This record gives sequence, C-alpha cells and structure tokens, in this order.
Amino acid sequence: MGKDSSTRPAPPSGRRAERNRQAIVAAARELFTREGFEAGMDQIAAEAGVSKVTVYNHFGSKEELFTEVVGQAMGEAHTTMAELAARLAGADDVREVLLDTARALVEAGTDPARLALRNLVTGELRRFPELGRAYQHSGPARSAAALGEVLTELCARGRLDIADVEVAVVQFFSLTLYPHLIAASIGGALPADLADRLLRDGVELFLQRYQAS
Amino acid sequence: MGKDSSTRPAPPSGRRAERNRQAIVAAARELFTREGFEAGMDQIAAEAGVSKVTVYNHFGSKEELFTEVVGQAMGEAHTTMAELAARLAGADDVREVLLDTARALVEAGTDPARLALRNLVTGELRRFPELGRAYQHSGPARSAAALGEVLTELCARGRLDIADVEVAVVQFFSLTLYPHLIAASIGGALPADLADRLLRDGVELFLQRYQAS
DNA sequence: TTGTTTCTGTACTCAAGAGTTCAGTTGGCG
DNA sequence: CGCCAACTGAACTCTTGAGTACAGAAACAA
Repeated sequence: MGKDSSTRPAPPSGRRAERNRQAIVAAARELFTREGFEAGMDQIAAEAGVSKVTVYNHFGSKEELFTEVVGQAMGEAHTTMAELAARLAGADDVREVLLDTARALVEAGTDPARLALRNLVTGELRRFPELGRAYQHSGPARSAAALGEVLTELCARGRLDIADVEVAVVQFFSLTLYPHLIAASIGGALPADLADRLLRDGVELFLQRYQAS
Repeated sequence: MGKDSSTRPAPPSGRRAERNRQAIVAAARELFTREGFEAGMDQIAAEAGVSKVTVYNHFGSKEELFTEVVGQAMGEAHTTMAELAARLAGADDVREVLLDTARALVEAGTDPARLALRNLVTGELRRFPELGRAYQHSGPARSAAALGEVLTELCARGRLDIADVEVAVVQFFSLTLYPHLIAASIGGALPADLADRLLRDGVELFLQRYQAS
C-alpha cells in the first residue's frame, strides 16, 4: 500500500538522469581525490554542472556517493593486475616478463589518482569500516589471488620452484610495489634512481630464490 | 610597545601548568588515536581533567595540539629502531640476530596505537603537509639510516656482502614490516600464520642473497 | 599575606556544511 | 501536443564544533 516509509523513492532513470549520474560520480571522484572527504556537496554539484538537489536525488547521502566512487575505482584497479597476470602466464623468459610485470605494477600502483584514493580510504576508515574490507577484498586480495595462480602455473611448467606460493606472492608485492605505497602514505615518493635499482634488484632477489634450478 | 599584537601571550608556566600540559597532550594523543582528528576539544579537555580554556592557553589551536602530539610520538618511534640496530651491530650469528630484529621490528611496527597514528597522519596529510615530511624524516628515514650503518658495519666485518646498501635496507623493511603496514592501512591485519612464515622466509631470502660466502 | 598568574564553568559567537523545501522550469517519452 | 518525472535555484533549517568572553576561585610566588 502506498509508499513504504522505509524505502526511499527510486533513483531517477532516463537518458538525462543517466548522464547526470555519470557526471556526478566523475565530479565527486575528481574532488574527493583532490580535496578529500571534506569536498563539499555544493562544490561537487557545481563541478558536475548539476543542482545539489539532483545529487541528493541520485545518492541519498554523501556517504553513499563516496562509497559509489570508491567502489567504481576498485573494479578498474583489479583489471590492471588481471591483465598483467595473463601476460605473465604465457611467459617464456620468466625474468624478462617478471620485470615487465613489476614495472607495470609499480606504474599502475603509483598513479597519483589511485594513491590519493588509497590514502583517502585509509583516512576515512573510521567513518567507513566496511569500505576497508571491500577495498581489501576486491583489490589486493583478488590481485594476490591472480598472481598466485600464475605463479602456481609457472611452477607446474617447471619455470619456477616455489614451496609456499602465498608467501611468494606477498614477497613479490613487497619487493616491488610496497615501498612506493609506504612512501606515498606519508606524502613522499621514492627517488627515481632508487626506485629503479629497487625494481631490478627486487626481481633478481625473487628469481634467485624461486627460479627452477 | 606594550603587547605585540602579532605575538600571542606566552604559554603558561609553573608547576601546575606543566602538569596540565602533560595531561592535555596525553589525553589528546589518546583521543586522536582512538577517534581521529574529529575528536573534539571539549572531549580532550574533559579527558585531561582540565577546562577547555586551559587547553587554548597552552596550545593556540587544535592544529597546534595535534602537531605536538604527533611530534612527540615520533621521537619514541625511532628509539626502538635505534636499539634494535645497536643489538644487531655486535652480532655473531647474523641469521639469529636478524630474525630477532625482524621480529622486534614487526612487533613494534604493528602496535595498534602506532598504526593508528600512522594512518591518522596519512589521512590528515592534506591538512598538515609539513607533518608528512617531519614524520618521514624523524621516523623512517632515521631508522633506515641506522639500519644502513649496521649493515655496512656487518659488511666490513665480513658477515655480509652487500653491493647496494640503500637497496638492501629497503628490501629488509619490505620483506618484514611493510606487508603489515599495508594491511593495516586499509584496516586489516595479516593472519598470524602467514605473518610467521613471511618473517622467517623473508630473513631467509635476505640472507640467501647477502650473506658473505 | 598579598598580588599575580593560571584555571574553572558556563554561556556565548561564528562559520561551515549537510540535507531540505518549494515554486517554477525543462527535457523527454507516448 | 501534453504529461510527468526530473531538474533548477535559492533560501532555509539544523547540527556540530572551533574558538572566545567573563567573572569568580584556586594556586603559587614573593
């Protein structure tokens, strides 16, 4: 009967509505990554070229909008790693491809927009506890799983010899990507030359341990 | 001449004032780490058992108080690493001591209060850009330098053989501490058994590469 | 003791920003 | 065309929290 008081009116639909929705999320993403969660709804609405009321028609609250933004960014993040893993799986020269993978991983992982979002999630963990878990699950965890499968595959094909794949996966991330994330988490960045040595040496270290003899 | 309009009245001095100052910083630290920068000044004053006005007599603003809290925590953080490095320097059995060092490092680095503060700094980077640099400089950078010296020393004594000490230092941190920091930065924690394998295996990996032959 | 500094408690100002209201407009679908 | 859902814009409410004012009490120093 009539309107359910616990259900808010369905979000707008239609051509225009869809356009607006996209614009809002894009604007929100832009502003959140640039100014943090402090970015104002008025500001976001303005940037999206839309009235504030429209924003609230699409997303019931700021929290909801933020969740949408972060959620959207996650899918993209994992895509990268999935592609990398695919390329790695068919490798002939493991060293070569592992180096490429590491390079691409670092490049993707140090993209300023992505880093800003990462740090944003970190900072708003208290406000969005679920978001941390979601981020973990649909980002890092899936990437780790993907890399794990590939490493297992490479073991089966006799290119690598890894006793504890779970550990090896973490080590690979640790030796390549993590130093950058750590630096970025306090607003810094690794000097280019150190980053380069770290990358080469990291892959070397990894192979020295796990390359099939 | 009288009072300089650009200079605020000197902070209170005296026995009682000192006691209060301590209490305020302690309370602020407690509340900031527990509730983030959103913790209210009223709340802090109450926790310190002091009037809000008193807080403002000692620290001109919330920003100032926050800076004081973080600054204070930094000194302590480095102390740990300095001690570890000292113990490591005189090592006979490098493997053994390296393992201990790693264990202690992880233990210290995963202390909830410290992690909370780390993540807090990450989240407030936009508000306090200097703080990131200060944190970097007086925490990680000093610790890295300390470990670097020790590794160099161990090379000189023929226990290790490291070509690029700067890289080796980062690798050591990466293989032991960083996975924990990364997990914590999105609100997670490594499963105990994985953490354990990671630690042992990390040290092994490190030694396999750098132990003098 | 006496004078000064510091502290208390309460009540206040002020600014910012989330979310709402509403009367009126516009885009798009049948 | 003609209707309705979606949108505008501007003014408005409410909450929250930083920082202040002030008059009186307590500590402390000389």
